[in-house]
Amino acid sequence: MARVSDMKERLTDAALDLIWHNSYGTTSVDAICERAGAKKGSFYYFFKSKSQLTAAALEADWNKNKTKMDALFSPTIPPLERFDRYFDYVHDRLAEIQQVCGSILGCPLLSIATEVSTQDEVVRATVDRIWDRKINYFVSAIRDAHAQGLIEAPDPEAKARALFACYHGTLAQARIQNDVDLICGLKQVARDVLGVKPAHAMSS
Amino acid sequence: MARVSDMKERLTDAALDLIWHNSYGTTSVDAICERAGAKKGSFYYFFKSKSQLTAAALEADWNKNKTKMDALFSPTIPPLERFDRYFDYVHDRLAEIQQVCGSILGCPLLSIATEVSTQDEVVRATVDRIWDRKINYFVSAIRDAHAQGLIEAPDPEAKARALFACYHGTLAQARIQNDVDLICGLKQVARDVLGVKPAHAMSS
DNA sequence: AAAATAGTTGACCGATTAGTCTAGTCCGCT
DNA sequence: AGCGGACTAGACTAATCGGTCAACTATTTT
Repeated sequence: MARVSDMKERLTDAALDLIWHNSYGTTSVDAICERAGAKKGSFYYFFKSKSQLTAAALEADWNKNKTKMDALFSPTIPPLERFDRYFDYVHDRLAEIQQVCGSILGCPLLSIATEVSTQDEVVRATVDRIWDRKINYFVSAIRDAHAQGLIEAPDPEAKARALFACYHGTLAQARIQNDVDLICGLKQVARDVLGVKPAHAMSS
Repeated sequence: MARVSDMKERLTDAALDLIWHNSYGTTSVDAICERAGAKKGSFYYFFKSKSQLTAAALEADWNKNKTKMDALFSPTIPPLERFDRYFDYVHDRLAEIQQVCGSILGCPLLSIATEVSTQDEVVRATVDRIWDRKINYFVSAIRDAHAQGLIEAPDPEAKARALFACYHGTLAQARIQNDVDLICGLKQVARDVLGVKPAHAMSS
C-alpha cells in the first residue's frame, strides 16, 4: 500500500455535476478531468471508460443521499407525511441549485437513463438497480399507510411504481420548463394517486 | 420555381427516427444524411444546423400526429373515454415499434428536451410550444368531464398539467426499463389523478 | 433556347472525441 | 535506505464531429 488519493471521488463528483447540468453526450472526458483537476492518465487509471465512470458516479451519489433518504422516510414519521417531507426536500434542493446555476436540473438518474438507455446497458442497469433500492422507501410508506387505514392499497408495490413514475414525470417537466413550482403540485398528485381518504388528508 | 424535392422531409424523418431511437447527442449529421440518402451539402442547404433540423423534425412530427390526436380527443367521445383510447393508442404504437427495433422508445419530445434543455434553447422552446398545443386535448377533456359531473376539476389546466407529467413519467420509465406493460397502469393513474367518482368509473 | 431558380455533390476544414501508452513521481513499508 | 505499489503527467492517435464551399446538375419560366 502506498499513498491514497481522493482523485476517484473528485472524478465521480465532477462527472455527475457536469452530466447533470448538461448531458451525458455533451460531457467530455476532457471536461471531467479539467473540473476534477486530473489528467487523462489518472482518469483511465481509475476507470476503464466514460461509461464505467458514470455508473460509478451514480452509485457514489446514491451512497451520499442514502442517509438523507433514511431520515426522510424514517418509520418514526407518519407514512403520508414522509412523502410531503421528501417532496419538500427535493423542491428546496433543486431550488437551491437553481440559485447557483440558473436551471432546475430534475433527477439525474432519469435524465441520464433516458439518454443512454438504448445504447449503454451498463449505465442503464445501474439506474435500474438504484431505483430498485429507492422505491423501497415508497413501498414501505405506502404499506404503513395502508396498515393504518389511511389509504386503500392492497398492492403497495404497484402504487409505489405508479407514484414513482408521476414523481419523475414532474421532475422532468420541471427541468424542461425550468420551473420549480411544478414540484409543488407533487403533494396533491401523491394524495390523488394514493387515494388518501378525505378524513385523513393533511393540510398543504 | 424549379424542381421540387422531398429531401427536406426525408431528412426530418431520418433525424427523428435516429434521435428517438438513440439520442440527440449520439446522432450525427453524417448518420442522418446517410439514412436520408442525402449528402452533407443537401443537409445544410435545407437546414442551417443540426439544432434547427431537430426543431423542424419535431414540428413535422406534430403535424403528422395531429390528425390522429384530433380523432382520439374528438368531442363526440365521452371525455374520460378519450384518455383511455389515447393511452391504448400510445401503448399499441410503442409496442409495435418495439417489435421492430426491440426497444420501447417513450415520448421523443420528453427524451430530446430532457437531454438538451439546458443547452439548446431552440429545441427546448420547440418542445414547449408543441406541448402547449398538445395539452389542450387534456384540458378540453377534463373540462368536459367536469361539466358532466364525472369529476370535480375546478382548475382543468392544473389537472391537465398534473396528468401530463404523470403520463410522461410513465413513458420515461417504460423506455428506461424497456417495459411496455408500465403503460397499462396509466389508465388507473389517470382516474386517480382526475378523481373520477366511483359511480362513473369505467371498466378497464 | 436561355436564363433563372432549386437542389446536389463531395472534398475539405479545424476542432474535438474517447482512449492509449510510456515514463515518471510520490510515499508507506520493511 | 531503498523497494514496490499507487498514482500522475501529458504527448499521442485515429476517428469523428458539425459545418463550409464552390462547382455542378436538373427543372421550370420567359
